[in-house]
Amino acid sequence: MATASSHSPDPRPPLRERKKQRTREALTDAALDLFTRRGFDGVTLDELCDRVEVSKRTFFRTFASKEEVAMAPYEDLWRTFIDDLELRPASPDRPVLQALQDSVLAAMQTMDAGDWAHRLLLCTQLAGKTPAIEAHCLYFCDVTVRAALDVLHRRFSLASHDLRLRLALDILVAAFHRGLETWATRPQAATADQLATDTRAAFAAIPGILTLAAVAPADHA
Amino acid sequence: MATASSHSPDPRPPLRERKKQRTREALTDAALDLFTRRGFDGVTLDELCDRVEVSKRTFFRTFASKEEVAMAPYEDLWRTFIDDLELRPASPDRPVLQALQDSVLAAMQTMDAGDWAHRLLLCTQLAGKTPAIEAHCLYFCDVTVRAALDVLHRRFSLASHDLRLRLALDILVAAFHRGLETWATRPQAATADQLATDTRAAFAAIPGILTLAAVAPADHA
DNA sequence: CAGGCGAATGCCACTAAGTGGCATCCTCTC
DNA sequence: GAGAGGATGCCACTTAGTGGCATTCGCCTG
Repeated sequence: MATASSHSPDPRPPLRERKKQRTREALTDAALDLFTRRGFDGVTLDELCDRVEVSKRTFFRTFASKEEVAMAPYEDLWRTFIDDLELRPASPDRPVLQALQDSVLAAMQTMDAGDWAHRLLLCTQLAGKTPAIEAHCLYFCDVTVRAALDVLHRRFSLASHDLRLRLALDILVAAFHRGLETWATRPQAATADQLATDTRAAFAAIPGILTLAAVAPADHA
Repeated sequence: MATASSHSPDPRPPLRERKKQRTREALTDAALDLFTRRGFDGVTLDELCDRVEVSKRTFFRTFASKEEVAMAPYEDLWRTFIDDLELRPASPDRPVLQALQDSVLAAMQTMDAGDWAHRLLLCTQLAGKTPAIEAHCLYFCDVTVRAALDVLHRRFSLASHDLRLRLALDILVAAFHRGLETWATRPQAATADQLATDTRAAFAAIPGILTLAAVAPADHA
């Protein structure tokens, strides 16, 4: 209405796309709210769709499953990560694992708009108490790791069958999950900045896994 | 029949238990067969239950989901792993990750009876081509890792919140999965021995994840 | 501005996983 | 051999997810 005269090019995506996007956001917001208040299993899709005034059929054209809508903010992060990998300048000689950590942190920075951190907090907590969501999340990570492997292979000619590379990606994801866990269970201050800090701390723990040794049982009280 | 006279103590578990066990095995065998031949989604539980002559209600008293029956041989391995952890003598000064690898290999050795390797091969291949099964498998691993963390905490007073310990378990699982993948996609000879070999190779790749560096794009053909 | 094209949506019927309740049957024990 | 209790079967039900088709809505062209 108040925006563009008829002949100036509109920088925004066409209305159809914006509508789809709005539906998508309305669904995730309503889902996070309802799931958080009454539990994932305590809310039916019929109810969610009713709330957003959308048919169930449309829901499944937007999300592949009930789990996916709950993890949308999380999945957005990893999609951004893949995008970052595509564009990141090569840094030979630098350990791949380091570069990957940079990409994760960069992706986090990109997400930092609007209320993303808060939505991520909600879906992290939901995943923590809902096996079905957690399972979906872990599978999504698996797919993402394979996608990343593909990008690395294509852009930096890293052998995609090299076990070390795949394991580096796996440990990257695992460490990020620990960072998320720390962040989400913190009593307060689950800000985007704090998430970056917690993630860095989790990454820093990686080298220690090789040398960590058991204490003899007698060594403690 | 030919086994025990009436007053000698029976070493076998009571009949009721044996029956349950037989149903369980019949279900997994039939499931692996049907799923392998016609795909996970191409077989309904009604059909599976009909084949084994068991009610669907009984199926769900034996397995928690359709996915679980397909991964039973895999899950058995990790349960054995946990048992091994419980009994394994402490080895202070030895890196925890090493000890954990020993436990996995020991568990594999224990499983080596009957046709286990073959069943594991089938369910690994199924997981590879069925997202629902893969997701279930990854979640199961997550639960197993937490259980292992608990044992390590209780037996060796390792701090269960130590990120390094958790990450060591995560990388252990990830590496095992790579070993499994190598083993299951090998053209032939998917034997228990070969699995041990492939698993060891995957474990050996772990230290390399820290130092692996990218090759400059210009460095290749 | 008319009108049509194609994408997105809504509606309806349907399949199949998973659950609760209750009657029945089987195994163990005394 | 009789009773107690666990395991099973059967039935009805909920709900996630899908396919098909009519309808609507944004977009583009004449």
